[in-house]
Amino acid sequence: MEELWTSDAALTANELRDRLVLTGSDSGRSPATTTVLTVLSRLERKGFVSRSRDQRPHRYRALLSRAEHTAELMHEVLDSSHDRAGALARFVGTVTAGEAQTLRRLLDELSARH
Amino acid sequence: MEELWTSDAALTANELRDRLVLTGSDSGRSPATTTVLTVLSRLERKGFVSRSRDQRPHRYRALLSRAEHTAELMHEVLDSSHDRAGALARFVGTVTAGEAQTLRRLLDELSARH
DNA sequence: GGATGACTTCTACACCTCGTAGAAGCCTGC
DNA sequence: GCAGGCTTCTACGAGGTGTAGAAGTCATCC
Repeated sequence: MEELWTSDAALTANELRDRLVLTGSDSGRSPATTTVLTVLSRLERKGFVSRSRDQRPHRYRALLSRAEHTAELMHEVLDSSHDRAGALARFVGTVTAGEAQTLRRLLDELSARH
Repeated sequence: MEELWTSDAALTANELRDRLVLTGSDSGRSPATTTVLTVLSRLERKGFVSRSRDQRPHRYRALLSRAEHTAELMHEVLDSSHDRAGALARFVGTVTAGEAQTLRRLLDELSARH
């Protein structure tokens, strides 16, 4: 469902439908336009998507990029923990060496920006 | 549902039930034992809980601590991203100063252990 | 100024998970 | 052998998600 946002920027329902391909038994066909609209409405209700109602073929845009959304989810998970520090420790303890490197660099940049 | 693991170590269904208190409209009563068992069975099926079937009142134990579980979830979220570095960057960019501190310390400990 | 066709909303269904629990089956000690 | 506790089976309602048909709206073209 969220995978609609591999293609970023504001799209109409039909443009989006053409970009989508159903997986599974139904070979490679696209979903019905109404399906896309239903999903978009639900996403809008949940605040994941904005829609411009002024132009007639409404245009939809993701409010958060995929990366931002992922980060958001990670924070939610972390917030649901009663032991943030403990959870963070477990998390850091299981990242790959490369990712530890990335984290270190990010933290350095963060403090460089104050 | 997961909150069963505030009380850690192996418990029987009834011990667990006594530790639980329903929230919401039904004042402070405990759920039925069968409810607890159903939930435990489902958790076992999903691999979150182990059960010792040899003793008769079966005993259940969490396979992961709460913190480990949270870290696990964070990794899953991160893995679902197609841009791990980007997601990590957004994540780090929005932690509190204190948490940045914690992260730095954790990374230092990590590299100290090689 | 009404018809046509595109676009949107409404409604719906099937399936899943989760919280809850009654009913029925099983096992062990007396 | 059976009573009572323990476990499994079955079930229901609520809420989320993927899917889409039917019905409504709206601008445009003749």
